[in-house]
Amino acid sequence: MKLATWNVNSLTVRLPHVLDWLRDHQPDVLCLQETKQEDSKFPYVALKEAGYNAVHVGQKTYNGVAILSRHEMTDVTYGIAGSHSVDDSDVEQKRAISAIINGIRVVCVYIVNGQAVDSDKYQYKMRWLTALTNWLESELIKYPKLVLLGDYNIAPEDRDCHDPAAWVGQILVSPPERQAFQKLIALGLHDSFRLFDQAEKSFSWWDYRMMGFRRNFGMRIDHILVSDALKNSCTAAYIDKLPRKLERPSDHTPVVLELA
DNA sequence: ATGGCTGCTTTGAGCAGA
Repeated sequence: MKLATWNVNSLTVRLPHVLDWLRDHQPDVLCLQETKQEDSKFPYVALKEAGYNAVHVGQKTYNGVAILSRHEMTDVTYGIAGSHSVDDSDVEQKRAISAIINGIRVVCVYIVNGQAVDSDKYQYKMRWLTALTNWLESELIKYPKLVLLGDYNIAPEDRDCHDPAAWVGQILVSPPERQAFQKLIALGLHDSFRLFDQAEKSFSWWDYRMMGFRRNFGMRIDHILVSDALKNSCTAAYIDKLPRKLERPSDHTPVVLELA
């Protein structure tokens, strides 16, 4: 089973890239973030023609998450459920969607960016991460086989940042963000990318500015975490950099996990 | 050097992303 995650930075613009990637890679599951579309604009028909069922929760301009699957999806959940939700504003920010696929709980998230460590958005990011962690703790009891895929907006370690010295204390790498990532790990989740040997300076996002991609000035902020029950089933994990080289690319590129 | 791109928005300067 092949699962992937990709922040497409507007599905309206990137749909051709997504369809090409589905055709070339034939994943069982592809999680998307930043669709930036209301549900009425979501391309259900084009994806169905490509062989994929889809569930989506979106909004205009910002956020928006989707799960595409070649298999049946059940138990679809929108957002961080029930009493674990962040606050009233979370109702408006479409950042999480989940489904059961082939007996696995697939959770797709677009974690808050946070903008700057001294901002209100950063405070919201930390609250959102706490709510996500609390919710996942109960999800894992119900669904021991769980995969958490998405744009985390956190580079977990210095080796996930192109220039750690220049970024010390900044957004994406600040100690509280990294501690929040470790709290997810402490639930019994594993960073699937690090279960395998990887090239140094492997990243999933590069700034559009300053020729970031060509100079490999990037960050690894898109992740696929797997629960204990799935750890031994992982057979490969990698980043596909090719879509970042396309005309009018997303600034993120797909991250992939293969399960036996 | 706090900009640099890109996408979006009651169309055009400003926000947000990371």
